[in-house]
Amino acid sequence: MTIPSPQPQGAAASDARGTPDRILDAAEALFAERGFAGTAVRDIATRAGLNAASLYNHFASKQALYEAVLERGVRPIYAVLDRMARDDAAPGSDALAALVDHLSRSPGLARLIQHEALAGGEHAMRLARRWLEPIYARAHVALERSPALADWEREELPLLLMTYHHLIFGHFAMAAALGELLDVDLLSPEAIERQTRFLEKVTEKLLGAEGLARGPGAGDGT
Amino acid sequence: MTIPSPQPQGAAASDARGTPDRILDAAEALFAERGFAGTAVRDIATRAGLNAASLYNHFASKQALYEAVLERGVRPIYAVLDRMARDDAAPGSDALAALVDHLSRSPGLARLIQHEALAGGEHAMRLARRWLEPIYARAHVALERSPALADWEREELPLLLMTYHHLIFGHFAMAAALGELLDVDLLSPEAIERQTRFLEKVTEKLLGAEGLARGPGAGDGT
Amino acid sequence: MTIPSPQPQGAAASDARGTPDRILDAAEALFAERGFAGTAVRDIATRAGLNAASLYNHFASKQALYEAVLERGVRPIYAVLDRMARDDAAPGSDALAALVDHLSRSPGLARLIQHEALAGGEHAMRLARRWLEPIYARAHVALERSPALADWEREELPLLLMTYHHLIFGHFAMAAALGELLDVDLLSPEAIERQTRFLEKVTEKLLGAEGLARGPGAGDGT
Amino acid sequence: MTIPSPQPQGAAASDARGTPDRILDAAEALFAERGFAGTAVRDIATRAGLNAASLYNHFASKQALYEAVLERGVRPIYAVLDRMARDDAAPGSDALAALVDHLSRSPGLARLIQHEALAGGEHAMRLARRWLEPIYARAHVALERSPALADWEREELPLLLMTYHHLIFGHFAMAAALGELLDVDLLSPEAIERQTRFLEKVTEKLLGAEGLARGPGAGDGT
DNA sequence: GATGAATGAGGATTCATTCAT
DNA sequence: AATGAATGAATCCTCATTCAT
Repeated sequence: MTIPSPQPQGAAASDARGTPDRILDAAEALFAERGFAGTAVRDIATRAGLNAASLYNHFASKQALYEAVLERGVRPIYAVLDRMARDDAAPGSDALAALVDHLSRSPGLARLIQHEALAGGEHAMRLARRWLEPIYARAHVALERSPALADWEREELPLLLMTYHHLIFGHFAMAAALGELLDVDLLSPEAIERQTRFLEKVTEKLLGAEGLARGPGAGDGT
Repeated sequence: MTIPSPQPQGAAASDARGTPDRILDAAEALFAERGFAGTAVRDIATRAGLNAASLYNHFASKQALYEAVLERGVRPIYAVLDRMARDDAAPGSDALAALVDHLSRSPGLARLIQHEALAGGEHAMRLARRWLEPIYARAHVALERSPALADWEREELPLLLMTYHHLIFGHFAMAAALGELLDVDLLSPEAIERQTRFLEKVTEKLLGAEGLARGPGAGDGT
Repeated sequence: MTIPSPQPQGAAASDARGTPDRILDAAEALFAERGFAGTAVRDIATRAGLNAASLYNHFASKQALYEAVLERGVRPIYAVLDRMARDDAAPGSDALAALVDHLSRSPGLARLIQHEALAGGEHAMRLARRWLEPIYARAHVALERSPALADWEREELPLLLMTYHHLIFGHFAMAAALGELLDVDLLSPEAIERQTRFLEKVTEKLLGAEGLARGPGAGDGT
Repeated sequence: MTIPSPQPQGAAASDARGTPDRILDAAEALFAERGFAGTAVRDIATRAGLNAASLYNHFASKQALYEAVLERGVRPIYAVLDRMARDDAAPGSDALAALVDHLSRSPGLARLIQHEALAGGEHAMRLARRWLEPIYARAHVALERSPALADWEREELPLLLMTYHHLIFGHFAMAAALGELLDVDLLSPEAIERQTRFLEKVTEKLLGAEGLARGPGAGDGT
């Protein structure tokens, strides 16, 4: 399961793509790095190779641009969540892997989302809600069967979900800084893979072998 | 184990305490809510019942104020970590409980630290480093004895530590917003207690009954 | 005596007419409403159903457009004044009636001219001068014969002329707003007619039955 | 009957008075000359001897400043109108004289009001309404007694009132420009006096010897 | 002729900071 | 220790205008 990145990974990419995309890329990077208030429109424009005024030919305001950045970044995540909610042939931890993969390739996204979350912004809140829905659904099913889940009380479910939020978004939001600090590359392909495995391991330990992710019809292969 | 809060919890507290403290309180709240760039000095001053100019009688600059806020907030955490590093009679999960308790009472602190972490600021990095040191130390010792720890590879240790960071700072940083979203009070005394228990449970599952926290000489009381 | 309006009153008029005229109409309306500085070229273009850039295919600059609007609006007024100056068979208060009629049909014109007058703009000044010339001429003649005029000193002549300016341009410039305020329609055909009669009455009272407007050879029909 | 000017007429006045007043003076002059949209805050500030930012220590916004200017200018006019409405010993044409005097000394005011009137702004409309009220009141009384007023129909009353508005505000709004054009000083003390006499004469001719202004108990002295 | 995109200049406003009182 | 006033440097955004297509 893979989330297709909108950007071609090839070199010189940011010159070949359309101006709005270049603006969105620049904005994503800067908003992620400095937050909304800390980012100057002129800096975004400059990074996109534009005069600040030109930016307004493509986005109506700084706020609108910010929302476009979030929207673009969050859409693929919604897609995963929606698929996760619908699919009977349960994606299992594939979903987590896909998310991790997406975030590792969309460098500012996790930080952006964490910024939003810290600010209590609507976007983050909406994401959080949709994050919860599909998982709650299957959690309730799984609750009746999984021996591991039996260990958790109903009031602890939100905490478990928050844990996943942190392990995914929090991790990548801080990966750059912490990696530098620890002198470890937390964003190399191997690191990504390691984090994926780590997530699986954590899931296994917290929720038992099958985990939350297995959908209703999953266990019956035998 | 308890971290003494600097603020008297009594009523009329913020009026009776000294001006610098009132400024620090106001600054902590606003920096936490809006980040450094998003916070205006005048707003801090107003919230502290002052004219913006007066604030400069107490702090040399916005930056200096910010650092004072961080410093004040982080100091007690350092204290815990240091004790954790030194004490032979290991604090065990007491340390976690103390942290949780402190953060739950110092409302903006976790958000502030997460803001710093997102910005890759020095303070957060220093905190992260000190966070790691004592734990690394005993992790290496424990590694040789704990059967649960044997499940983790050396490269996964940072991930485990980050997990704790998220579960503590990330949790409280988002507690206010998420609580409102889920219509659950994540900051009530019971919720704090629940989160503490949750942390213990997670520790148990991830690291085995004894957990990371038990120091070298701890297990042998028997 | 009638001043032919340039716009066909028929429906779909503004779509069928040429682009420059559509631009002029839009510009007249907006300049009249908001003044020169307060009007954005883009708004004019939009109102004319164009992109702002396209407007520059028809007018060299905002200033040039403004002048074209004034020129178009003022030309018929010059025509009346010139006729008034030349004609021996004096148009009498017909001239006033024609002006009133013209202004009532060219909705922004009076406001536009008042804007110009307030700004001390060239166009308004030129208009004022031409307004004065023909009238001065016959005033001096009339002065010797009209018993009413004998009441006025030479220095009061400009004041009398200004009075007419106000009663004509000032009236229509404020008609829309004042009408709304007083909940009276000052622009209905009857209102136009009433204003015309009012002007005649005022003229009669101020200047005697014959008024300023009668040319030198006019009174002697008998 | 005199309206006291707020400004000391002495030299160096504008340096000695308070900053807000200096700003108001500068703003009145520029708004009058260029209209609201055409006036740059920086120009106002400069003319008041300030940095543009400093201006915001005294007025919350350009709009607020504009309204303060109008308010200050219009207040004395309201005062005249109110007195005119209340006083039994009718001010008669004294009121007009006072207005003329005030406007001739407050150089931008008339233009400012005409700008407002052209824009259909609230302030001008409120002024217009209050302008009408006291006059309407006594007009209805006078209507029954004055032989001259009998010449006017009820629907013509607003037109008469507008005439006065034009002769007062319109006159001074255009006096500067027209004076220059005609090479006549319309603002010299003699010119002011002449305009006052002109107004009286017009009143006499339009409304009879007693005029609109005589209040109910006025005619009966003898 | 029409348009999307680009831009330099400027415009209102905010901000951190200073200083005299 | 507090404040009102002042200010240079930004910041977001608008505008008139140009140009390639």
